[in-house]
Amino acid sequence: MIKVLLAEDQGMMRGALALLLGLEDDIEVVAQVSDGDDVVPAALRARPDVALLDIEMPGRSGLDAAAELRDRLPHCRVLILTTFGRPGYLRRAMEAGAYGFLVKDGPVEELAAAIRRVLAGERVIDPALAAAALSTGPSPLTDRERDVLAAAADGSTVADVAARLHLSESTVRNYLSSAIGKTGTRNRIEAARQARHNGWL
Amino acid sequence: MIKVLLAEDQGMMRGALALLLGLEDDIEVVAQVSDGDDVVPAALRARPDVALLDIEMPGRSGLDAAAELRDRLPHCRVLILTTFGRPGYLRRAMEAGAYGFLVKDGPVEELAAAIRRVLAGERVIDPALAAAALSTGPSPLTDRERDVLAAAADGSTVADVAARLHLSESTVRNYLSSAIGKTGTRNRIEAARQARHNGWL
DNA sequence: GGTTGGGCGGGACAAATGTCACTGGGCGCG
DNA sequence: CGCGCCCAGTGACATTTGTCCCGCCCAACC
Repeated sequence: MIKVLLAEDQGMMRGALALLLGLEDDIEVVAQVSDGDDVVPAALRARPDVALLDIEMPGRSGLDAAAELRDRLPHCRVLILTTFGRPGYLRRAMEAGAYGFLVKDGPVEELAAAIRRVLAGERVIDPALAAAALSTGPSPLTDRERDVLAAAADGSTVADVAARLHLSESTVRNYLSSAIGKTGTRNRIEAARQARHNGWL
Repeated sequence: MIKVLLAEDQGMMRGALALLLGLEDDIEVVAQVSDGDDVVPAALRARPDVALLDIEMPGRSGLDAAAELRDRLPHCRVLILTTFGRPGYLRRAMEAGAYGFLVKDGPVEELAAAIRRVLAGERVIDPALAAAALSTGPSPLTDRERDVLAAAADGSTVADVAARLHLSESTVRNYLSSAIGKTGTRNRIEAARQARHNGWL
């Protein structure tokens, strides 16, 4: 019996997946959480063989949770399941020690199959997505550029960002300018969109 | 047997829901589509009793599809199922003749129950959401303000928007300014976020 | 028939934004 | 050690953006 932990914030999706996986006779959902911060505690309690993690969740992201799981529960295989096949997400998932990366676009049948393959030690990655991740390359943004861009993406002014990050306004402007340059865009909005699209935020 | 049409672009979600509804012994999924433009043709072919529509889809939105379904297939009850409980979405769903409005956050059990209740002529709406929709009020934006804001939301410059909408730059600026004023925000980015959050776009 | 309100545009102006050049400090690396 | 890179900041500057005037046309409505 394969013990699975399911982390997904959308109630209906989580319920449906749990029900679905429960129908497989070699799979058992031993824990369900809807918050990224609950992943590790729940895993320590339930000791799953496979952790199925969404990336976008309240609390910490599935990627962060994956990294912590690798350290705290090494035998547990992590399978990332996400809405967005962003190149940077895949890259970060691999760096966090994930064994598989599925997008929610695919057919449901893939899911149980992926769980079995991951448990067998195989890596499960959409080839097209892997190619995109390699061709896009790693993020060209430095840590601070990423921070500043992320902080400015919601419509905050330069002054807001400067205050939030304890930087001077000039510095913030410089980082934004350089991020805009590196993303090949024309302003902070496009830069943020681009970075988000590539999973660089 | 209740015949259901399922419109949802995310493959895994659609598959899971279809499987789930298929388990109910009085429900049968007679059509599945992943594109908003396919809803009406599929409905005309399959003649469902209930149409379960996502809002955000490729092609036309679930709200537009709902409006057309009401005209073309009046006996078919529309149930909107969406990720985002935006007040404006609910309002527009009601105007489009929907009988129910569910958010994907809720438990799966709600779904089958909602389908049966909608078919019985009941309205299914989350009370908290209804209250929010009423307290937020209808969109204060005029049609043009909405168009301009939507066109500017992706990082386009004023010149871009003016060219795309065949307006002068002054006009675009004026509309943006007035949209910013009406949303009580400080710039176009916040205005767009706010409008999107309320379902005004 | 007059008034109102929306669509459309112009001009002027202050503020925010993006760019550039230049200065340092720290840190890793050949 | 020198070199490059990232971090942090400064000052100046052109451009863009947001605001507040103003005007005209047209349709709806009292």
